[in-house]
Amino acid sequence: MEVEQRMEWFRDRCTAAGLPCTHQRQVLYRALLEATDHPSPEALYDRVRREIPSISLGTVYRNIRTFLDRGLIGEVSLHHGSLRLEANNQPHHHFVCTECRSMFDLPVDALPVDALDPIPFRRPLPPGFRVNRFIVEAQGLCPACALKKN
Amino acid sequence: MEVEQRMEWFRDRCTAAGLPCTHQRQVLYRALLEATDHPSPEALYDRVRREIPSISLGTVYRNIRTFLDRGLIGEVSLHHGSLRLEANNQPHHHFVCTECRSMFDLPVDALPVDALDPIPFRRPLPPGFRVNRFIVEAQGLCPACALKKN
DNA sequence: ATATGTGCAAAGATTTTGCGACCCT
DNA sequence: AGGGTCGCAAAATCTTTGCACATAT
Repeated sequence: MEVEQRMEWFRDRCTAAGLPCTHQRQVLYRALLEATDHPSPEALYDRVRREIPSISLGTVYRNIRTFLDRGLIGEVSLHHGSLRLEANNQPHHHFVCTECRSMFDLPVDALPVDALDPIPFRRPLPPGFRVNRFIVEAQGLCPACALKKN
Repeated sequence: MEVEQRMEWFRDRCTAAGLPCTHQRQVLYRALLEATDHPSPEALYDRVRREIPSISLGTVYRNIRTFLDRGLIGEVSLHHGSLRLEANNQPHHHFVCTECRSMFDLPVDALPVDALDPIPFRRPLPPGFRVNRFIVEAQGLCPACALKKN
């Protein structure tokens, strides 16, 4: 089973990193593997609690951070921390620095993809979805962070 | 001046919406217009306080919400509220519902844009930037929200 | 004049952290 | 046995909200 293979990979990565492979960590990771949506820490807590009723929210947060820091899981948005605003109401794309999380607008014509011109789907979306626009986010390093990392 | 035109547009929109065009609101909006980054509420507060030292953080937040709700400004990420996680470490794209903010993975081959194959820039980025990958976010309505809105 | 906004401070929500007991290796 | 983790609760952050006074139209 796919999930079991990835659990094994997870255990190997823990061992390699010197992380004790606790029951809580394994249940947390499996819950994330099996999630089809993109759960918040609270949602993950609810799911994991069905299996470990005594687990604490603190443990969930602590392990999420551990997993994120070691690249075992990913966060969908790089800007969950606080609201980020813009007055620019023209369709445009963004560059986001994965290091310092700074953001810059990309000139509208920087990419051959216009937020107003739908990108054609190669496969139809499941029925019921309605797509209004496409936002492209270029992720990388800003000049300051690129220098620091050589 | 471009900024002055947009300030006029802003004042018109306020009047049309029956929103008193207070000094605080104008200074806030102008600060957003003049920002080249994408400031957080706190960062905006710092800038605005240089002009209105007595302004309160509560007013900043309250007006940000007012502006957002009326579409006068935009938020860069739809997921500032809480962390959203995924164990899927394959490059892929996302569908995000602008209404309920639910998220779904798009099949890797749904779009003719591969996160690993760089989208060619039509214009070069300013020097110093290093781009590692492109994430496409399809924004729209999920089936449940599409139904509610007809 | 009246409805709405503002400043202040308290409450709510989300995330992190200190501490003693406990578990993995 | 020993270092790291867990559960608990308190603290730190980020955002919203109630209230009395001030402001915009």
